[in-house]
Parts: sequence; structure tokens; C-alpha cells
Amino acid sequence: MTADRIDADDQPTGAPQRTRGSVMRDVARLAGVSHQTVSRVLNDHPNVRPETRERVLAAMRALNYRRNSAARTLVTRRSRTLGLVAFETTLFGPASTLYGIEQAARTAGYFVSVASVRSLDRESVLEAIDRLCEQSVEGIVAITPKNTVVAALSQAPAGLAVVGVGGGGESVPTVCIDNAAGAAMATRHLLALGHATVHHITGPADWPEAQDRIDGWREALYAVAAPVPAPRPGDWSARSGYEQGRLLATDPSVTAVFCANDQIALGALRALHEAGRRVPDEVSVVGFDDVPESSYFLPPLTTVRQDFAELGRRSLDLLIEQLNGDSRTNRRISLTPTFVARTSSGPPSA
Amino acid sequence: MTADRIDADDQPTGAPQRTRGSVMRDVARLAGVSHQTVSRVLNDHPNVRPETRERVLAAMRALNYRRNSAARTLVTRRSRTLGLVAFETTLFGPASTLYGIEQAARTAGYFVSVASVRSLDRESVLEAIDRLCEQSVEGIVAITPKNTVVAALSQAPAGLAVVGVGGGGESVPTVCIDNAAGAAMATRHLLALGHATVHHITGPADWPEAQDRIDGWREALYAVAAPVPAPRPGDWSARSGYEQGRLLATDPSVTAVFCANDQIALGALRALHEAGRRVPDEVSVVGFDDVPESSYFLPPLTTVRQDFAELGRRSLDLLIEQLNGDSRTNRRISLTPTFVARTSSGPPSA
DNA sequence: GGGCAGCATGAGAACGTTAACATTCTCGAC
DNA sequence: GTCGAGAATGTTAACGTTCTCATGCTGCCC
Repeated sequence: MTADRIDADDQPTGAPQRTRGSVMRDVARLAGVSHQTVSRVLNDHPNVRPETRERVLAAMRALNYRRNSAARTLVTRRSRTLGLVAFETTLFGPASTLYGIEQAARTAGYFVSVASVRSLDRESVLEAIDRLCEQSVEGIVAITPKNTVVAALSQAPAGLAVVGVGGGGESVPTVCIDNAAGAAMATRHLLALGHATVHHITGPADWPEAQDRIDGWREALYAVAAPVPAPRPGDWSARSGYEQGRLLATDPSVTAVFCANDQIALGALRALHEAGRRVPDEVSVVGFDDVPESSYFLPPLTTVRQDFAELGRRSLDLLIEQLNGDSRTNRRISLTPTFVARTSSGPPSA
Repeated sequence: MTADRIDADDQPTGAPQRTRGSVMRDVARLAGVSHQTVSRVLNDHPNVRPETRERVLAAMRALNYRRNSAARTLVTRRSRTLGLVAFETTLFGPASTLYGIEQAARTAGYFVSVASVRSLDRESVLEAIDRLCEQSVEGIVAITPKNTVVAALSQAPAGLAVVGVGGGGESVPTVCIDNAAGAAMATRHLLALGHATVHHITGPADWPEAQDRIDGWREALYAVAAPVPAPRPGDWSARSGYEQGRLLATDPSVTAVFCANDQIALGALRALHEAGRRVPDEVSVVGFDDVPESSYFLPPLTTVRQDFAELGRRSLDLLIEQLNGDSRTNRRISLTPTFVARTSSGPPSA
């Protein structure tokens, strides 16, 4: 009955221009082959005669055929889609990571579905993962700045491939920048210029990235037996850099400040400027991230550059490794950042 | 044969813990109902006895059931997924728009699949649209800064719902900030402070947003019969702001500069500073966008704020309207930006 | 010349869901 | 007590792919 209706619909009108779009069967009919042969052409199966293949391709062009991915996914159980759990995607770092992952995913033949979370509590993250699972993603990349995210990730359904980017956790394969190394570079740079010690305005305490930068900074100070001032708590924002900068500016012994990111450094620069402390003559400032604007700060900011594109690529590698069922080697990839010297740092005036 | 195998597999093991995950039939069996009843529970069909519903829900919980969206999409022809064509997503504006759209989409019950394009030529954009179509998205939101994108969009398959965000074109429903109004606000602000005229460092010539800002600036000057200096070509980057700023700094008659975005303003601020021209005492600078850092520039930047979240929400409204087949009224939505006065602008010194 | 490998193709059954229709059951009205 | 409306549930057929297996057909070897 229904089949009759379809035929009745098709044959009089000539079928090509239906709202529904054409399907494999239409292509097959036009090319005079079975739908299976069309499928073979579509999937580059070797056993198709060149002539037949050509006929099928012509029919596909004529009907403007597009394969239906839902049907394909249903039968292959592969959605070719990755889920991305992201937070604060308006910031440069996460936005760049997202971009890097998307590019890498495309290259690898995957689609990317984004689930931004408003907050990083376990519940929001689990809900985001849930939504992505419902979309039957094959794996999830989570930009995991906070420990809670990692915790939530490890609660993800068993079969699901998962990779964390940025922050760290033992429970989930992770790729991240070696924040400690970057912080140490920045600190050593300042020490090498002759500063007696280096102050540090940190990121939020519960972000592993912030913690690692603190560790790197502290280690570098330890290594040369420099005094370790109390770290100044920031929250990645320029505002926090400004507030902490004002406090630091009142202390004449402060000659070098390492900021956990470039925004903080920007705030600190303004605070120092307002307090009449000249950079770099009186105080040196170093940031972290190398946002595109940092070379136009006043003065241009010495900082540490992260390669976000590489971060995206590597995280995808790790994910695909899991999807292929490869052994869980290299569960943790760490990328070394690059030091970028500009003019916000110099030898102490004394 | 195959059916036998499945039964043989299922019954001995008890089925709940299979790699494949459970499907509707498993739930139905456990709850002692037909799969259709499960479907009804899932889709909130009214005609299910509360007691039955409860039993089904319990079974779903017990089996950790998740509906298979591919199958659902296949039969309903609705993927509940929107495609997002985006460019330069690492910049604050696009990143914020992306975020706004994602949030709005989630609220409306849609998933978002992102296709970033490396460049905005017609080919890249069409390819991105193609990829999204293959994923059977129901509609596409394109962050359409350049005219070529709009052109490519209008080439999209006929049945596809499309909305452009940001830039404009007549051929596609669009939601954008009223850039001309914003630019006029900035310009009028400077004129009201007593400046004889206002110089302008523009965005790239082929971006409608940049063009609209030029128009708004020029109109505001015309309105008070102020002289209209030649616009200085920029490209959104701090670098271009710096370069144009250096040129402007050499001209002592320049007392007010309106920059097409905050990055350009940052570069201009640095150039003016290096040239020894004090802001705002000698030269006033105004930006556009209100990036989070702009209140920590030196000096804090007077600028024009865009509401990206609203932009995302409205573009989604427009898209959903199309999906519902509503009339094509309001094909163009324009949002008025907000003027934000800070300290980078003031009366001319003379 | 019979058997057989292997290529090219086709037929039909999945995949897991929703939609359309069919069936039972429950009540109240006549 | 029968009828019928409507609620609750079940049956079956799509949806558009890919997969498995079957079937010709060709050409080659012994």
C-alpha cells in the first residue's frame, strides 16, 4: 500500500525534484543497478567495474544525492562525531583549543559537536556529557581546567573514549601544556636578568594549570635558593591582576612579577603604571599564553606561548588511539611551551 | 538465524551488561511491555498508565538505557542538530557569538555542530556547508562577516534553513549589531566632547561590519558638518592599529580617533604612547566591542559594547522560525549596542 | 571439459527508532 | 446487557544505510 503510493508519486513526476531529497534507491534506479552497488561506489569498494562506477556517480550528480548519515550511523554504529565539552570558550585559550580540536577532527574525518558548560561543577559537566552521549558521539574531548571536570569525566560511561585537554588527572588520558616548565622558563628568565626573586600572581586555586604554574615558579626559585614570596591569588582576569598589582606596587622590594596569564599581566601593568612604577625599569612583568594582543601591551609583554593547534591535534590523536582500541600507552602527553621575550622584562634598576 | 543468535546471546547472559548498550526492546522486555510503550514513555505520550510509565522508567534506569538518536533521526527526519559555520573563532567576537548560539540552541533543544573555516572564500564556506549537510543538520547559522560568505550561503541547498549572524546580505535572514549606530554613538561622543573632527581606523574593507562602522562614523560627522578625514585602513588586528596609530600620531591636528575594534584601539594606544602623545589629554581614543580586557588598557578604553548572547539567541529565533515554516517576516534583526564611557576619551586640550 | 578461484553484482536482513493502525479493556449510557 | 467511546497497549511497517550471503560470469589450470 505504502509502496504503491511511493511509486505512484515517483513515476509520474520523474522523481528527481522531491522535497525529501533522493536516496540510494533513486540513484540505483537511475543508474540501472542495485542499491548495494551504489553503496559500494560510495564506500570505495574495489570490486566495481569502472564503467558501472561512472554511471553511478553520474546518477548521484544528477540527483544531487547526499548520503543519509543517520542511516549510516544506525547500521555502522559509528557516528563519526566527537563531543567537545568546553568552558569559558570566549577566552582566548579555550577558544584556541576548541579551534585546534575542530581542525584536527575535520582532518581525521570527524564532526565536532560542542557542549559548552556554564559552570564547572560536576553536575553541569555530567549533564553535558549526557547530552553528547545522547547524540551518540564516539568520544569526548573535554577542555578540563578544573579538577571537578576530571572527576566527572572519569564517571563517564565505560565504553566511551575520553580525553582531557589542559588540566590533568590521573584517571583520564590527558594532553596538556607543560605549565610547570613554562612557569620555570619565565621565572628563570627573570632571575637570569638579576632579580633577587620573582613574585607570582596565580590563577584560581582549583585549576590544575594554575597549580602547575605555581609549582614551576616555586621550583625555579628553589633551584637558585631565591626567597619564595607568598603567591598572590588571582583568577585569570585582568581585574585580579590589577588588584594584586596594586598591592605589589606598594612594596618597593618587588622588582619582578610573573603572572599566571596575559590578562592578569595586563591588569598588573595598569596597576604598576598608575602607581608610578615603570615597567621594565623598576618592575619586570611576564605573562603566560601569548594572546595576540600581548605584543601591543604597554610595554609589549614578555610571555610564554602555548601551541593550541598542536594541543588540539594531540588530543585528537589520543582519542583516536582509544577508538582504535590501541593500548593505553602515552596516556599523558605534555607539550613544552615557548618563551617569548619582549620588553616588559629587564634587569632590575638597582 | 541471526535472530536465533541474538536470543541465544541474550537469554543466558541476562542481557543487561552488553557492550552494545541496551535498546528499547531490552527495556520493553524488562518492563514487560512492548517497545512501543517504551517509546511512548520516552516521548511523553499522554496515554500511558502512570503505573506502567513508572515500570518502564525503572527498567530504563536499571539498564542505563539511552535512546539511539541515529535511529530516531532516521525515522523522524529531524536531527535536532544545527550547523554552525564559523571563522576566526579565536577572536573574542566570534567566540562569544558561538557561545551565545550554543547556549540558545541548547535551550531550544538543539545540538550544535561546528565547522570552522580557515578562510572565508566561497569554496571553503561551501565545503563547510556541505559537511554540515552531510551530517543532516536541520539548519545552519553562519557567522558571516564577509560578503563572500553571504553569497555562498545563498547557494545553500533550497530546503535548508539558514541564518547569517554579524554581517549582512539581502539574500539571507540576518541578525546583527547595528554597527552604524554604534559607530555613530562613538563619534558623537567625541564630537560632543568638543573635538573638531574624529579620525577612524577601519576594519577590513570587505567586511560589512567594518563598512557599517565607517558609514555610521561618516554620517555622524556629516550631521554636524564636521570635516571627514580619510579613513585609515586596518584589519581588526592590534598590529594594524599600531601602524595606523603611528601615522596619526605624527599629525598634531589629530585629537580624536575612533577605532573599528578594541584590538585596533590597543595598537593605536601603544603607538600614541610611544610617540609621546598622551591619551586622553592630547588624543582621545574610542574602540568597539568591549572585550573584557579593555577596561584595563592604558588608559581604560571608552568603547561600544555588543551583546553577543542576545545575538546568539536572536539568530536562533530566526532559524527556528524558518524551521517551523513561519512566514519570512523580520528577515533582518538589528540589535542596538551600548556605549561604554571610560577614560581614554576626553575634551581636546586646546 | 570440468572444476574452481575470484570478480561483479544482487537480494535480503539487520540497525533502533517512530508512525500508523489494530486490538483489547474499561465504563457509562441506553 | 449491549453498545460504543476512548484509554491503554500491541503489531507491523517504514526510515536509508551497510553487511552477509548468494549468484552469475569470466578465465585459467589440470
